[in-house]
Amino acid sequence: MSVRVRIAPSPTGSLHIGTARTALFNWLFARHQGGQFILRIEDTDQSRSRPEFTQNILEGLQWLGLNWDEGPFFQSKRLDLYRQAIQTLLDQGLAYRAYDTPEELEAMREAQKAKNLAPRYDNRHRNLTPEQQAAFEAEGRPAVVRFKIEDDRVITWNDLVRGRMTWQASDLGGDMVIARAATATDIGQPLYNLAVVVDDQDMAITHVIRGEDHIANTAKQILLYEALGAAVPEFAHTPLILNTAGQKLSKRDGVTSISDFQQMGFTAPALANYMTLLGWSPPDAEELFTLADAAEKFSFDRVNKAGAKFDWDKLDWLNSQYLHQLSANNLTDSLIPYWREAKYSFDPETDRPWLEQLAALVGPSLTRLPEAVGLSRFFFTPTVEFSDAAKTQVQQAGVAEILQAILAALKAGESLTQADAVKALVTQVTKAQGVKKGLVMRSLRAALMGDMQGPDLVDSWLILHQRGFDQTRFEYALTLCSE
RNA sequence: GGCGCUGUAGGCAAAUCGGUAAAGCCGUCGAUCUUUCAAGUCGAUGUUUGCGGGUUCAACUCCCGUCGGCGCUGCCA
Repeated sequence: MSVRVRIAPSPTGSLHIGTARTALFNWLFARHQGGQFILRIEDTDQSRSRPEFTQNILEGLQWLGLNWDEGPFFQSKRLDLYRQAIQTLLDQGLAYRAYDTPEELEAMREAQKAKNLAPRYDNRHRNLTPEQQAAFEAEGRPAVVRFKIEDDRVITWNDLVRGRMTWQASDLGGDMVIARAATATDIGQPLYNLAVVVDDQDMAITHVIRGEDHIANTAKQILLYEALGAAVPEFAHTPLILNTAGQKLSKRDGVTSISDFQQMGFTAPALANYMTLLGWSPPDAEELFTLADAAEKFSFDRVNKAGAKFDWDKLDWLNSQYLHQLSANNLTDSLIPYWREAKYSFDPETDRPWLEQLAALVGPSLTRLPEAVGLSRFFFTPTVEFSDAAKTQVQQAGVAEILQAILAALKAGESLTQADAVKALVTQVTKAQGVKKGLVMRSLRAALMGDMQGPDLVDSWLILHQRGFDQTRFEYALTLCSE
């Protein structure tokens, strides 16, 4: 039987990195096995689900390159299916209606807590007499549907990541609610655990791959599979992604949704690469890989059991590796939106070659895309602010003469289209002025960039020259020399 | 409180059936290259596998205990 896996996000927020990592492992496993990867939106909780979150989730998965083979399916459109299943359980006596009010349940838990007992439903409405039921109905009390959990059951499964797992049914908290409250003749909104099982069965899911925070649900769900007469799939519980403090990464930690990472200037391949490393290690030592590469090597016996702490340094390093590899062409495409947003003046069409040179110049210094804004700022403007260090440099003895000589050459029509031409000019001026080359270079840097550090000087000059900005900079620098 | 999972250097981690440890990567530090910064290259740095017992010729790997971390414990998913 071919492998069928799914990612089942709930649209109650934007695509969380934990969900995305789960999606990623599902995807990797599916691709490795030549199976199907299915997308299902779990929006049974109508009050918390939002279409814009669904949109965000879909876009995030696509951006990361996690293409799905079927779906998206929406649970909200499959409610009848769940209700049928619930009805069947009811008919078979495997589930029953419970009329407890929230207040009664609360009181029950308080009492248990006071006695230092684990809070659990005490199954008090499991064996109601027809008279008792009628009485509750006459009172107008709504009923939830509870699925019977026999305390003496022991649930075990062979987890693909964790090995043999055992769970005592008595630790599951009593008979579980599978449908929200509704009038006693109706079936209320189906709940998560029930819907998941019905869907996974209906969609013929063979492997349920999800975060370890679902381990307890797995025990409950296995009971439901059995009650519904369905084949129990394989399970794989992946480690959680932890924050620096070692807790499950949550919204409170700030940046956690994929769109946030995208906005911060991480590239999709780098993020995906990093997420793969969170809990999985490649059989070889190669840590830079594409999703396709990882899919070839992926297996659950190399998935770690302990939670993985999120490491910004390593993500940054990985992202920089990807950025450095990018061709000038691709990098330019990625950078144009940022330059635009910074309101730099350029024409993406006619300035294209110039922009690509700039991208190539700035690229090796980038860790995240937005850094290009600051790094390339002064290439877009005729003049530039001088730092104190640059000012001091320009005011050193002999610098004015050097700049004069260069400016004269430029005005004489010196054409700087090649690095060689720039170097030749520098050498020529150095000799003519009888100074050290270092002095010339540092002065040029100060005059052209208004700062003592930055990208390669020769290339920077060539780029500025094309816009005629070198002359304006030299002229301005000369006014500072005598200040 | 209960139940479950988990614990290898600052972080991610490797180490087929127990075989005598910390591969690799990030970080940090240094050197080198260079007109500067970054990148690159080269090198250095960190350990007795949470702790204590036990089994064994041999334990990170098995057993017991203990401590810590996390997760779950909802008419959320």
